Amino acid sequence: MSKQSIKLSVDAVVFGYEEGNISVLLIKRKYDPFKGQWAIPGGFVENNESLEDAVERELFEETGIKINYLEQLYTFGKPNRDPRGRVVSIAYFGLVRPNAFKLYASTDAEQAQWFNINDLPKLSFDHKEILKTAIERLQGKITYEPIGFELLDKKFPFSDLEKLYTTLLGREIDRRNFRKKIVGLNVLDELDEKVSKGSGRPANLFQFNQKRYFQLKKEGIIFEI
Amino acid sequence: MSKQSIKLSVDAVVFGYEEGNISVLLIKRKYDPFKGQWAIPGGFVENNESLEDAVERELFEETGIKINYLEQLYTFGKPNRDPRGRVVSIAYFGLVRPNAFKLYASTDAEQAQWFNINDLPKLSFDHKEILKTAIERLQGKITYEPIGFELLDKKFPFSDLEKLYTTLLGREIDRRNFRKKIVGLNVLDELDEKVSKGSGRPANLFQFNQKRYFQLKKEGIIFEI
DNA sequence: TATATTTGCGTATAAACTACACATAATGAG
DNA sequence: CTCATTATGTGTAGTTTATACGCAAATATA
Repeated sequence: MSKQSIKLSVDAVVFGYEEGNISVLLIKRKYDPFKGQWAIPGGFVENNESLEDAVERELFEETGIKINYLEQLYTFGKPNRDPRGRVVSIAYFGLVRPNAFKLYASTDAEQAQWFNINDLPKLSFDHKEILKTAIERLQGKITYEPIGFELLDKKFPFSDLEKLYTTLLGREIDRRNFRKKIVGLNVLDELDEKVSKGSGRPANLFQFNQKRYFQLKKEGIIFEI
Repeated sequence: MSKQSIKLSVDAVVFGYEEGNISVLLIKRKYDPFKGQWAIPGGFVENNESLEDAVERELFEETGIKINYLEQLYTFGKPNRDPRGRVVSIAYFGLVRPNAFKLYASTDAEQAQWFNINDLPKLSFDHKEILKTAIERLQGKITYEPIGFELLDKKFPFSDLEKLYTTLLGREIDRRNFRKKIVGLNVLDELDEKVSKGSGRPANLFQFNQKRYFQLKKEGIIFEI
């Protein structure tokens, strides 16, 4: 075999959820190729770091945010996906609350910004395809795994969880049945606190029971809403 | 950044099913490292071939079998998984009927052989971990996707499908309910042919209705047995 | 010809899901 | 202060889906 000259990079698709909006974190590229265009944060893997370390490092360098859990999404390796030569990229994805982070662009990025997933700019490389894959995974995920912990405040009214699901699923769900189902899963602790946002009856606050929540996630519970 | 010196390889976890046995295709390594030990077929990606082409080529070179569909499984990239230096490997997996192929070892492989997944030899590299991931994926898959087309003869009695599922799931299932469920999915065409193997009432033969079968697979139908 | 073996089918019960409406606790306008 | 408005919180009946279970039919073999 002739000498292999393939470069390896990682990309981080980070989804944010806030009050009925799903957004994704993009950076504006500082250098060519695609200088000035928007892209998914990412970069080359260093020789002695794990893939997970690489993606967390690149994400931090380019956007200033640190995520403790990024899940491997897919590896993209078409021969001509990067004009600089053969680059194979391992994409990861994660979920956060955007308001919990302050963005700071730095290395390789001129700017970092949240974009609503229904209002995306033109993307560099094959990042449109990567994003599409990530969105499909996200939508698939919520049908077989409980989701929420990563995307809601620590304490939240039930309506927040409901809104999260209607947003992610893109359709209405029955409020009463949804509540029964979630309560039945036993992943929520009801607190002795109420919150009132504007008019209407004040809502009880809930929080995730971490132990049971992560256990259920690990089991990959089937969870058809 | 200092120059990246990471090599990229692909591995193919190929599962076979035959009469109540699940097996996996392994090769005996011809060269160091791990010379003489068993390993999952695979090898380095060439500069201008896609990842899919690479994995199909390597599988063919080392075992003589050609598979038209290998699904990407996971990318393994721990810094010290290969004693030769940093090698990141993209693992794929596929399903076949072993009796439909004749094995021929060649490049890099001294021998290719099917192993029952309950009776595996010591494996090279981190291939034990790769195989574990593949088995988990396989077991997860059958709960939300119809499986069978790739693993059964073109025409088969219903009991073959049932046995396939009990084997893959590792537990008994109710014969009558299973049949009702599968028939309800509408993926099988009942043929006007019977087969008799040994004693007992001869069984009607079925075949998959390809169009509907692949449509259901694409939809990722939830399919709790 | 009787026995063993495998296929093919139906029904009753339990569990899960779906649809649906009204009382309660607050805010805000007049 | 009162009434209209808004959001929360809960129960039940009807339907669908899943589970449990037994017996007759068609062949091979002793």
